[in-house]
Amino acid sequence: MPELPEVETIRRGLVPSLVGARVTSVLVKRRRMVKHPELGRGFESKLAGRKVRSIMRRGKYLLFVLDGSGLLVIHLGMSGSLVLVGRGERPKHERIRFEFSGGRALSFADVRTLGKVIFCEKRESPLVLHSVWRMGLEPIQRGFGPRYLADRFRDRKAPVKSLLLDQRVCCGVGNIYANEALYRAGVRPTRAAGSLSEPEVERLSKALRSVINDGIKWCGTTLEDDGYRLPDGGRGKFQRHLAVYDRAEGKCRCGGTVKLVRQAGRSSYYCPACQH
DNA sequence: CTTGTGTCCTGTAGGC
DNA sequence: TGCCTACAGGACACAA
Repeated sequence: MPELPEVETIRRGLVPSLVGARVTSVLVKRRRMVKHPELGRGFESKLAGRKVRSIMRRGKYLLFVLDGSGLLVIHLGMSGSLVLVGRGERPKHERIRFEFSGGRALSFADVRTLGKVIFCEKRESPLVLHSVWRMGLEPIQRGFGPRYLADRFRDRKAPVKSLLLDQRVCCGVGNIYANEALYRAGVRPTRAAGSLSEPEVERLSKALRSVINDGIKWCGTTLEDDGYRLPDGGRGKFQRHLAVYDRAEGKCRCGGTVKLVRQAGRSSYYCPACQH
């Protein structure tokens, strides 16, 4: 669920309430989701008493910069959500709860429990956050462009869709936005990345940027019966602008029919008439 | 290095 | 009704 636009929307929603607030206590209901250090022991006590200095984002990761050079890292996995709640509120599938000064709490709910939280000191971060540091550029970052993409695609035989999902290539891109970007670029997801022409790479580069920016503009994608919520409980609106995702056998804008193929265990949607 | 597959989880939808 | 399978916004370990 949460890809770059969703995580960015969550970040923006949390900043006004949490920056400057102090963690009073932490309740871990699903220990497995705490990744560091040793089985997460000491996680709660290391957080308690710390103040949030800023909230940053890298790809799909949220980084809470805390007092005393502490870093709280949250990844929402497939089904995680972060909602600001009052004292008594217990969202469904709540796994970890951060109580803050002022009586508010940040509730991390996650049906499938594939999300994770990590605490580390800033100086340990290169080691602990290994995968975070080796991620590539985000489509909305300076330096991301046709040249960057072409360099990554050169001589690669893997389907272009797989590379878009590779965080070392397109940081923050997930299944929904990968499908939508390929649609906007007119490129089939099954094409070998290295076979794209220059104009195709150019279009794909632009499409990635625009689709991610639109996703942010519309506060992310909340499919029906979906877990993704804004921190205030609201829903995203980008689902209204999806051209192909989740539309198998549905009508494309061109009048053709949207097709579904499975690639590496993920669904890819495309219009055979618009994408080549 | 590259590429594809299976696995981690829980919940739900659809077929029979 | 119930039982079974397939699948779901992600990432990672592993095999070839």
